[in-house]
Amino acid sequence: MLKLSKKTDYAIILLCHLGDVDAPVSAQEIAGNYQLPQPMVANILKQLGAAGLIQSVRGQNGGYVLARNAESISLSDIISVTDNPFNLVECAHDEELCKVHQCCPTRQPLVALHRSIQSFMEDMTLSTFISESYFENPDAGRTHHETAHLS
Amino acid sequence: MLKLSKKTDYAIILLCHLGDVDAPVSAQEIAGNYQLPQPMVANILKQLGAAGLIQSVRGQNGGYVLARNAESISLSDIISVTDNPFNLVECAHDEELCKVHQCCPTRQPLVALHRSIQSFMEDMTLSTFISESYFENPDAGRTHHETAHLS
DNA sequence: TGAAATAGTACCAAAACAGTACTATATTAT
DNA sequence: ATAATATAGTACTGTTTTGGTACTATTTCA
Repeated sequence: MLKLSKKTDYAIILLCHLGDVDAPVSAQEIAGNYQLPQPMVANILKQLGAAGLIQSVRGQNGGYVLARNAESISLSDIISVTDNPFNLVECAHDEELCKVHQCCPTRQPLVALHRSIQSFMEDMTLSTFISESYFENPDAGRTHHETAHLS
Repeated sequence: MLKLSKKTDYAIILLCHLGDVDAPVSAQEIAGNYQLPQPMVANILKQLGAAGLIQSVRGQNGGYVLARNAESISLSDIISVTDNPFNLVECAHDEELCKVHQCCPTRQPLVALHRSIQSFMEDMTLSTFISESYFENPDAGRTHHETAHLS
């Protein structure tokens, strides 16, 4: 199904939270804050840490902070960690995976769609999420992104 | 996993084929032509028929033809039949589904992304696929394709 | 030393996916 | 008439993915 996984969904929430705070934030704190399952949150944070999107501080009073600034963490980066790297169709990244690319009626337009979505997800960064969040700024962003174009 | 299902992939191929031919084409014929599993093809055609995208002709020499012209069948239509209607995030259609919608930092920008992809998929019609594949494969009179395996 | 935190896995149940099978019905060629 | 070929409808199954849990080890600080 063409749907964001819960892991990705959660990851964006976690990262947005970290982007709003300076001190390290623990898995427990975030899970409690958004009423998400704590072990799930912990695992996602571990993955994000292993991927280098966030930095961990171990020990009591430890937690996580963003490893880079929010502008440089794209939705594409996040999805690559929590799902696999985005691939609308397998042959989008390697034409040779499609043994019949000479006569495949779907490849050309689907790869075009793939690239459009991909570039949109690269442009959409954590700071996009933070600045457009309903809680922070109820009316921001809507027109900006509806006028943004996939092509 | 943010990927097209095989059913959708197959459906596009089937519909493209029907868009190229006037006489009814049987499930067996298409399955043989693209070397796709016949029961799978048959089931997808049944679904597409039930959804009104194609019309069936029963009995010997029967098969399927497009129910509408290729310009009016969008990728969005197809996905709605073979997957569920596109929903990047659940709350895109119903805000109440989001248990943290009061302070959800993801809804606004994700819904914007959803709408962009949605409108792109509505603009991409069967005739887009057919004309672009013709561009890549001008040998339109062919009667045999190798196995297609996009997603 | 103990509490609180991350690190790294391994595990499990439920859902979705990909594909098959079976019965019933309609049409047509012979 | 009837056999052959086709769709209609639906139920079934094995495999993979998803969503979530659990456990052990390690680090840090009070």
